[in-house]
Amino acid sequence: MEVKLPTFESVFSIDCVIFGFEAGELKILLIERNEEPFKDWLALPGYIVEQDESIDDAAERILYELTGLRDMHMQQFHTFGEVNRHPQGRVITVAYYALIRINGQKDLRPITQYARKAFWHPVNELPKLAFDHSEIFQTAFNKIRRRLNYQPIAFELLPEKFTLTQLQSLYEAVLSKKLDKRNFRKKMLSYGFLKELDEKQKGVSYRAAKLYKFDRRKYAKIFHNDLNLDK
Amino acid sequence: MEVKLPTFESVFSIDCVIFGFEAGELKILLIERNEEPFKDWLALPGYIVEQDESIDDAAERILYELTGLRDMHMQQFHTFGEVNRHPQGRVITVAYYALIRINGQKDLRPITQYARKAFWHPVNELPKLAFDHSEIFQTAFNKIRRRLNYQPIAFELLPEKFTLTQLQSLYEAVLSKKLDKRNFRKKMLSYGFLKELDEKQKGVSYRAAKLYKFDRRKYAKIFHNDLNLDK
DNA sequence: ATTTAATGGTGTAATTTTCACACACTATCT
DNA sequence: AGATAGTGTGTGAAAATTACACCATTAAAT
Repeated sequence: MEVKLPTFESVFSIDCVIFGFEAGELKILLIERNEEPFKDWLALPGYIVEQDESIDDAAERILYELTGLRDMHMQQFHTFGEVNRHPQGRVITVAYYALIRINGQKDLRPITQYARKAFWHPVNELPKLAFDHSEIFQTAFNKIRRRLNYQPIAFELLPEKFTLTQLQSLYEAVLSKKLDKRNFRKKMLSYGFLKELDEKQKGVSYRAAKLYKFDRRKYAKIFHNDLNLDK
Repeated sequence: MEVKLPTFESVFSIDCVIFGFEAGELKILLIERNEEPFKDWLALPGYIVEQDESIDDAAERILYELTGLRDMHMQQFHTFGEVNRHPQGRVITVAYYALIRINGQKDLRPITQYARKAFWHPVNELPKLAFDHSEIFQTAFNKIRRRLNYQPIAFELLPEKFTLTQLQSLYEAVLSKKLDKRNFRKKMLSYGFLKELDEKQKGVSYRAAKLYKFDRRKYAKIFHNDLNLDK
């Protein structure tokens, strides 16, 4: 492939903000860096894009190499391009987020030596992160808080079968405010995209709650038709 | 500055989708290319980011060089990173949009030879554009249609003083649907961020309408407080 | 002076959505 | 048998949304 374009030595990278929900708390995935700069700091999983991969593919690969997680279906949300973001040169970073079920994915094992380990950390009380990663996290968090209200992202964080109380506590954690139980249930059920199962919760020492599933087909029928323009 | 990062020859560029509103139609700014590839094609204004400028600064500079427009306050909205977007090599592009008042900015004069000319074109009936610019446009258009409902972007497209009918026809053009006049007015005025002026429209051959101004301070007071999370 | 064409400007009732609010039921544990 | 902890349900008030039609004003044309 002939390259005739004016260029400068530039580096593209990807950073990933991976949200999970566990024990009533919203968490994100962090790595402990094993390389300079910011050696030993905590950081978002991120690395450099290769020449022959799209940025979407790069995001999947990089997340896998740093955490062992695959096929996370990430969404690009912002690109950070200030001149002095990186102490060693000009780096422009496309940031992605994903929402995943923590319980389904227990083994976090970095494949490269670049990360010493990967682990979940609650989004409240986050420490200072390497580079401008605190800002990147904050931008991601704002995005998903907005999107929670008009996109079915909550269900990506919950197990496939969940109770309405779990769903509500997820909303409360993300929005950081209390919601009314009766109104919440009424509204969620009124949408018609939750499928009530015959099963109940197990292993709880109190009355077991009904389990529900998110019905993606019905959701698409109800909302994707009118392109979501109205709400 | 020492550069120790692994790199590959990569190119960053910016493309701009500049919306304007004129004669009841939504338009965007296109250039006629004067260079290969896609010589003589219509394209979005766009060019390559320099090493010592942030991507936001680059967007302002590039738009200026290709169209003569300055200080447009653009918003980044998506980054396009497929491997084969550009026939001459790997190019990753951060796309920006802006909404501007066409009438205030009549003189479109490309500064560089790279664009033969720049002009406004209605968004309906757009021709095929160079590169993947049709897709970039479509993504931008979808974004602003969503945002129209929860951000005060309409006022950036109108002259400083405008009538409610102009405002409504802008909404109708962007959303491509008819709205009810009474309900529209009632709702807009109920927000409380439109300031009624003592002036009236001039030079029309029918009853002159009252002019209004968008009051940014009041808007901020009303909406920015609660971070816009609810709507 | 009158007519015409074009747009400005206004109110009400029905419907839907949102919000606030409290208690009885069920399963388990001791 | 009682304590505990969470499940599950309904109603009324207030607010927001929707549907809907006519007269007023102005400049231009006759």
